[in-house]
Amino acid sequence: MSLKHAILVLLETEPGSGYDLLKRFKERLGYFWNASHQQIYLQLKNMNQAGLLQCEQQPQVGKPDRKVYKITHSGHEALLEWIESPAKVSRVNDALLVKMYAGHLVDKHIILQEILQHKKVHQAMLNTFLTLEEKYLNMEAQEKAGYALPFLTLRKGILGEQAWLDWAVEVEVFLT
Amino acid sequence: MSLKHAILVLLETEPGSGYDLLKRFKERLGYFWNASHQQIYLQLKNMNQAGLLQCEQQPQVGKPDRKVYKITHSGHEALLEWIESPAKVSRVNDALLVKMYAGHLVDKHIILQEILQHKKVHQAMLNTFLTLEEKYLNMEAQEKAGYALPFLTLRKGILGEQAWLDWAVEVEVFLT
DNA sequence: CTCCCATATGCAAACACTTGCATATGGGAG
DNA sequence: CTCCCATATGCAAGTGTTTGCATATGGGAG
Repeated sequence: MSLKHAILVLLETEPGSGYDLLKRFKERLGYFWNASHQQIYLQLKNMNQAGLLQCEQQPQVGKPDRKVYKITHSGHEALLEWIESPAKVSRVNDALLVKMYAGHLVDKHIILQEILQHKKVHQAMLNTFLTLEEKYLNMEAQEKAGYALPFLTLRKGILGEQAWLDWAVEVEVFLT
Repeated sequence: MSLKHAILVLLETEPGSGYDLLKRFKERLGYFWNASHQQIYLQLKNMNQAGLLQCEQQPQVGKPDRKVYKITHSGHEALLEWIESPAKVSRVNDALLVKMYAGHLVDKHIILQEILQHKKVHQAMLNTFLTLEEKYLNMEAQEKAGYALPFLTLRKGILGEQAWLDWAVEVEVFLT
């Protein structure tokens, strides 16, 4: 039930269309919340019907109308209520580890190759995060203060990816 | 589509009932794959129909019959095919981080309290993993060799939880 | 001139997962 | 004596997510 709340978070600071949200998910919540455009558009429709959002249609030429959503009072209340009520510890479902568990069934180079592929992705994410971190650390004190909490989520991404890469080293040592 | 494959992994070494699998999930794959009993029973039924598993009914007194499933040749092939084909990088959907991102909307003690609650769970998991690690490290060389790959998945759990707890320290420093 | 990408939205079907309910017994704690 | 836990299985309804399809234009690369 949290895509709804993630959307409320992203619309809380400024209104936006489904497409805008798609970009904001990639840029801001990408590491800890994933959403496809189909999911977002459907959710926006439902949330509009439920009165959490308001929609303003902006006609455009040659393209479908841009539907700009903004959060309503009711939406804001729902967001606060959600933040204040406890969340479950997020569960992990990681197919790669299931494979590794049963890796004895295949040649170990198959597992190693897959680890190396995944490592590339994790290394790329870490690099993105480190760039963002540097940007934050170079901000002036006042601007910095406004991004303190997003920065903490970025730190989660950095520590998580570093742990992943440390683990990959252990795996490589064992499999080569 | 991986619950199916996780079940194949757990049945590959020895047959078992739905209830057995539930326990095996908790003991062995718990950190990286979660499954409820409803999901497992349904999946076993479907996989039996699809010919990946064979079922033998053991009558019992006072309890429902135990249905013991074992992997078929076709199931074994499906498992190998899955292990050999690349898996996507698993996506993270972490509500706690979405909350933290928007934490400025509420009193910071609310966020801090929630972090402390989650920390308990992660600390408990880490302790469980460290106990299992010690058990592994005390095994004799021969037995050790047989558990090398499961041990690597355990290491993933340990490094992951340690990173989580390191992050929690940063959050606490900031929020107090 | 064509192909791909960004912009911009959406439906429908299938698959996956959660939540609530339902049944039935034996054993231990309080 | 009652309540909870472990054993043992399952259906049904709802919620959430993925995958495939559909449309339409402008701009840049080759």
